[in-house]
Amino acid sequence: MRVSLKDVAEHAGVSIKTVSNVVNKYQHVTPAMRARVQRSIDELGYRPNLTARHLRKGRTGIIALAVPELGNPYFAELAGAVIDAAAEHDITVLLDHTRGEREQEILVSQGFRARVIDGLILSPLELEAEDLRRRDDDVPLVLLGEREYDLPHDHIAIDNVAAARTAVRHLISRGRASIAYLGARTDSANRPAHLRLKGWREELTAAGIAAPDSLVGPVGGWNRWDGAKAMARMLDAGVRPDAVFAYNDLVAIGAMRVLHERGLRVPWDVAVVGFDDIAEGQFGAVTLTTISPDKQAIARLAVESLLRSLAGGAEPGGRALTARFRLVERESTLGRR
Amino acid sequence: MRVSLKDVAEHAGVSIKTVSNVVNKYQHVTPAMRARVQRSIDELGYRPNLTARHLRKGRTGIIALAVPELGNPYFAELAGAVIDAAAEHDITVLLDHTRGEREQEILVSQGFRARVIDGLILSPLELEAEDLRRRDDDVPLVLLGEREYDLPHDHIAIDNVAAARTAVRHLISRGRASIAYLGARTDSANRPAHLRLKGWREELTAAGIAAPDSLVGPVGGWNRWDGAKAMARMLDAGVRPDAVFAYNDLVAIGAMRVLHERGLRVPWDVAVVGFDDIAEGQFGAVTLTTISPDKQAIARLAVESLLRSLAGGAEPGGRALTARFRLVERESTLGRR
DNA sequence: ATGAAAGCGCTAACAA
DNA sequence: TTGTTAGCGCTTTCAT
Repeated sequence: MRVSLKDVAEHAGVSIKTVSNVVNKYQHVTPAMRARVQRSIDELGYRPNLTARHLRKGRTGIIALAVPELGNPYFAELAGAVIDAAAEHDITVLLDHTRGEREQEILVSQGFRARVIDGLILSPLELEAEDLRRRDDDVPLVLLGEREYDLPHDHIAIDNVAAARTAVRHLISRGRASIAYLGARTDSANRPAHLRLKGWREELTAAGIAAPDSLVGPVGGWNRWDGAKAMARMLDAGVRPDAVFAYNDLVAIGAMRVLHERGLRVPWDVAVVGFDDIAEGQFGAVTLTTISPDKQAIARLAVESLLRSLAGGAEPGGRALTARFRLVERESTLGRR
Repeated sequence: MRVSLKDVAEHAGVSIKTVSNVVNKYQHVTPAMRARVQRSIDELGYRPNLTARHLRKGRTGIIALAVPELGNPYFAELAGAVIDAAAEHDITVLLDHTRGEREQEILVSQGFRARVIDGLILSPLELEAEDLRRRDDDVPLVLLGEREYDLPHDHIAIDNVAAARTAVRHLISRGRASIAYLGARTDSANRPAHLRLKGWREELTAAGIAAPDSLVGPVGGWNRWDGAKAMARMLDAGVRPDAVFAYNDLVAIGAMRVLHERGLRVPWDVAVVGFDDIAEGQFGAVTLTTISPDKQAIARLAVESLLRSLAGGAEPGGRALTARFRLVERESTLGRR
């Protein structure tokens, strides 16, 4: 069995409390005593039992991060950022993925997957406001991403509409006139992709360019294959845009593959802009212009927001925190000035 | 404050033990009593405190997975697989990354980042056997990946030498004669990439093809940029292979980008084989032929191995468990039959 | 079938 | 400055 405070205390011939004081770096311990206890600690190889400490303190020092899919580099990179941000506060991160399924998201939000956490950062896709309203878990929750709920939980995102408009504006400035949006979800107005679609429409309208439905490509998901299928479907329908703004980089990459297969050259025939700035976009035959959200900022805001809830305890939250983004220009929108 | 067993017991007018029996689905409880207690549980919204349960049982139900970099899709995908495999056993996964730094790997192996775990799955890069030998942590440890240590910890990997030979054999069968290896680490013979380098050399030798050092490209890391730099360096040195076997897909993708920039066409001028089978390799202008390790199997073996150590307690382990791999042929090695 | 009570390892209030 | 003790919420003998 592992050595406990008691073992150390006996070994050093002092009380448990004294050992605890040394372990917790309590100020008022004589150097001699500290040294003596420390020797016993080293000798016995004592390591504090965090479970016990946490039971006592009511905190575990663990937060959970639940994202749709770790296979999506954006979320993987974001997870890395959250782990780092949490580490700065001596907090460890328990990672979970929901596959973007509503059921899974509900389970996670209820804490059924991990009931040992101080707080939860959730990036929902399908979750509905009612699911959250029904939630009877007192664990602080912070929401991430494009979905917006009118609920007492802090929410962190970039300004998706503004970002989408920036992307579309960039395409317009490059002389593109027929700009498609790839990644709409038609099933619900409240779904993600909604805001980016809105930004696309707004910017086109502002520029006096038509935004017909034929240029809106629906997808079944937000992975490379979905992007490929959506692009193929649009081309098969006889629609031939000279630019594509994709919901995210993965969709953009899938679309670029199909364009390549059809002999359409990026950026000459079709310019492409993605969203997320995943590392993958910096490589390939054609590097990808994209909207780059400040992932570090998002991670930091999320962790700090959670910490705030933990400390404050009382106030409900419900703040909307915004991280910055920028447009990163690469090869996929070069040329054809 | 949260409701505890005691609250429920008082509310239902029974003893704590009875409530505990109901919560834990103990057999010998009268249906009437069960219903009565259940009603109180529902009414008060009781949720068991896992920390307390774990303190009592000595287990937390959490294992940690530490990989070098979540930004590497291979590890992200593997992490997803581990989370799923663990979920089947009602175990949650705490994720950590080490950046492949020895110091971080030591810390993690010592459990300094997360001292609430039942077991640890570690994918080391720089960690040395002595670091592990010095480790004074009784938490079961399972090792993942190419590094091999002669230590009492289970180790899970694919047969890296055989996999590398398969890749090289494939290139030879495609008529390639000057096959480079990209991703050597020259600093130590024990480092990862060693086995794959060995397989490259063995297969070439077996086929009666020279394996000069000029065809071995050293890298500083195993990301896309490292691959790009290594490829550029080799070409700058006047070496012009007609095939490249890369340490992993990321290195291969970086190399392909440089080949593209230099006007060398893949696969016509240079064929490329990667390692890991990350989703990214299925897209891009040229899809990537690669060695595909069975990630699900690796994850399952790792989790089960850990569970075994937890149950058995006693026996030291030290088993070498091997998962399968297969060659996935894509465009990067097509043509030039 | 149900209850009483000890104790997992730790922290914190209080005492000395 | 150091020691004593109660108790965090739970499981688990041992009684009843």
